[in-house]
Amino acid sequence: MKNKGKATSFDIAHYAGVSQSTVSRALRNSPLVNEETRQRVHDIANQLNYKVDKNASNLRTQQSSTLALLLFEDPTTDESQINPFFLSMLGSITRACAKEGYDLLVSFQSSSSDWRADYEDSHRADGIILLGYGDYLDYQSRLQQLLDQDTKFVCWGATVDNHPDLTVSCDNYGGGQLAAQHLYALNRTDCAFIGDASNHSPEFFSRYKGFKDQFDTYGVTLNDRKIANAISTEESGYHATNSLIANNISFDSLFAASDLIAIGAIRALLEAGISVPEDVHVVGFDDIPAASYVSPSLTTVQQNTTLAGQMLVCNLLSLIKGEAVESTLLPPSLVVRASSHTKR
Amino acid sequence: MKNKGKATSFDIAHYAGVSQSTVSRALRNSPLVNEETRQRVHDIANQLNYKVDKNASNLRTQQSSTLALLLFEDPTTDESQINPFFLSMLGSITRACAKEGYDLLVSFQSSSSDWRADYEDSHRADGIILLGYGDYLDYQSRLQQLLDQDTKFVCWGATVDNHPDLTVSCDNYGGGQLAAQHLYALNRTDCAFIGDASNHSPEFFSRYKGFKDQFDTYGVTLNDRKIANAISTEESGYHATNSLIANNISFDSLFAASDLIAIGAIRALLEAGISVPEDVHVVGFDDIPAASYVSPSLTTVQQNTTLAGQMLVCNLLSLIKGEAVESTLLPPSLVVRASSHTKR
DNA sequence: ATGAAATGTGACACCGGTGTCATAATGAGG
DNA sequence: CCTCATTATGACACCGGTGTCACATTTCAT
Repeated sequence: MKNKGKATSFDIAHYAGVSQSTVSRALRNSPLVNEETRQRVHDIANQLNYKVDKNASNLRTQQSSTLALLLFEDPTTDESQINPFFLSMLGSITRACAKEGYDLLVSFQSSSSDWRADYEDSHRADGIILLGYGDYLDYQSRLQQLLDQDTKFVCWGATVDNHPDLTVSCDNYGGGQLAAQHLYALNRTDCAFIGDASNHSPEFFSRYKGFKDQFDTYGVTLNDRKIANAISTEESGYHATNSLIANNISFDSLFAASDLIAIGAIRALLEAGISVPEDVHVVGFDDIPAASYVSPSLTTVQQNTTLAGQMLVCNLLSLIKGEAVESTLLPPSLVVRASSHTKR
Repeated sequence: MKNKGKATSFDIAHYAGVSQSTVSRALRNSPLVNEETRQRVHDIANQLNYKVDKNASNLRTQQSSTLALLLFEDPTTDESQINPFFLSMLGSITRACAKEGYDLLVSFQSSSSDWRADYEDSHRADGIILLGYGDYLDYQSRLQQLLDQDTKFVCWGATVDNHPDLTVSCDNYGGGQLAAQHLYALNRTDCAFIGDASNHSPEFFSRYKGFKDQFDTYGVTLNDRKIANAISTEESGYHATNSLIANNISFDSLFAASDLIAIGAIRALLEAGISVPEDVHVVGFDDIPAASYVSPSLTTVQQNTTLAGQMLVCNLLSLIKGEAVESTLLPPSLVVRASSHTKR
């Protein structure tokens, strides 16, 4: 009973005195088998600690009840430091998968060379989730390949033009508007932006666009000189902010394209003797855990990662089932903390 | 060629004019096949974008080239906030797996009910990595079951008594010593400890033990009253520290069992008007990314997650291969930052 | 020339399930 | 009593590879 080799359905059939076919049916609670037999088979299976061999099962049914997650990291980011926002997404995706009875294969795509999108080809996964900052441009030809092969996949992030795939993303434009409304309400209209206002990083661009457009509706035109480019790291935010300061560019508030950038920006400001929030209000984007730890704690535009993970999984499963699915845009919300909270 | 159904080795055999057996051998670069045939088969396989069906392959070879990671979360922790330290581990484990040609199945064990250690039973994974704070006691019977079943697995964290399984862990005791040496060198001997000095959390206890023992060698006996219990969250560290303050317990330095606790402690101290590092030096444990963002930036005992991940994967693979493996203890190192850096 | 060894390939069983079809047993209706 | 529907089960092909064995062909030493 406790042999090295695991028990098979034939073993159960032997003990139960029925055929292997019946065992298979009984274990899957087919209505075709007699209740009494079903019970007996189940009991014996438990006793033998039997588990269905997924390889055999998957081979036969041609599916895997597994999803694959490809996490694209900004190649310039340090190996060990994974963007906390994506980690949060990872957690919620894992949970959503578990809830749906799917397993999750995780792969970090640290460079374009180790492209592991063959999970589906090799029948390891029924579908793929692509997670990363929307700059999938480097991978565009590969994505096209996925489409050609009729591979089921969903992307997180901004929808790029002529990118006909299914995406789930945060309403980055709306998030930018939220930040603008907040700062305007506090009478801070001389704003700097740290991020990437070019279209290289679609998410960042949308956030900036929403921010700028919202101020436009107030009749306030933001000064393009008060933009500094940064990628989503603390380090990068720190340097970008320092360059603004070094160039004597003044501002009474600062909108950062991500929390990591904002945290770096605050460090730069404080070091330069500029107080936050008194001299400069700072607003970030993402609401990573660290946003509430830093001091002053960071006002930020929150993305609902729990919901995002659920939507990604849910949409992907619909896609696999062949149902019609549309890209989803999730509403962000503003979390006000000390970095924009003028004391009175 | 671009049919819905993926190409099989039979298709290749057909086009190449050889038998399916030969195709299988050729694709695995068996020395038995003629070089010219091998090349032809490979070319055709590429052309058809053929990928070996892992289910079939795994079924036949009785292995999966997949490892499973079970991440145990502190049940009291908020759903969305995963301990950054473990996320860092997750990243390095993923990478280590990829390097070894293994896939990684990830599962969060948010409660003991959804125990997913049947990955091996169902042939989904060749081995399992258990990751969590060493308090596997709740799961002890399950672990015993794994051992009984001859399941291959490694644990991260403290080795518990009568726990004969293979573990990889940080030298928590040594890390505690490092912290003590550092504070003693700065003349801070009136230390508080926030964490869990009971044996409930083996890692935390070892850290405290090393810390205390090291001070003993200096002839300094730590006061047991200056200990406050906390689990590894910022919130918990905040409250524990507040309770010390509320009880009028004085100290000139504070050792926290984890960075999250330390960050919460700093918040509590600053709010109480106690300056860090002037009035109180603070030392954490883990070196999570946020440790360098907070202000003052946090002095901490660093665990090398990259190495830890590699060791876990490497040891597990050795175990699977049937090689003799011993539990591994990794040396921590001290990272000095502003929270214990007296300005002069 | 001949037997032995080396080389390359095909036929086929096999991994452990699932799905289909055939068949036996039981019961209802005429 | 016979027919037909219903229920429960077994036999068997099948999923797509891998490993073993047999066999044909060539190479080489005797």
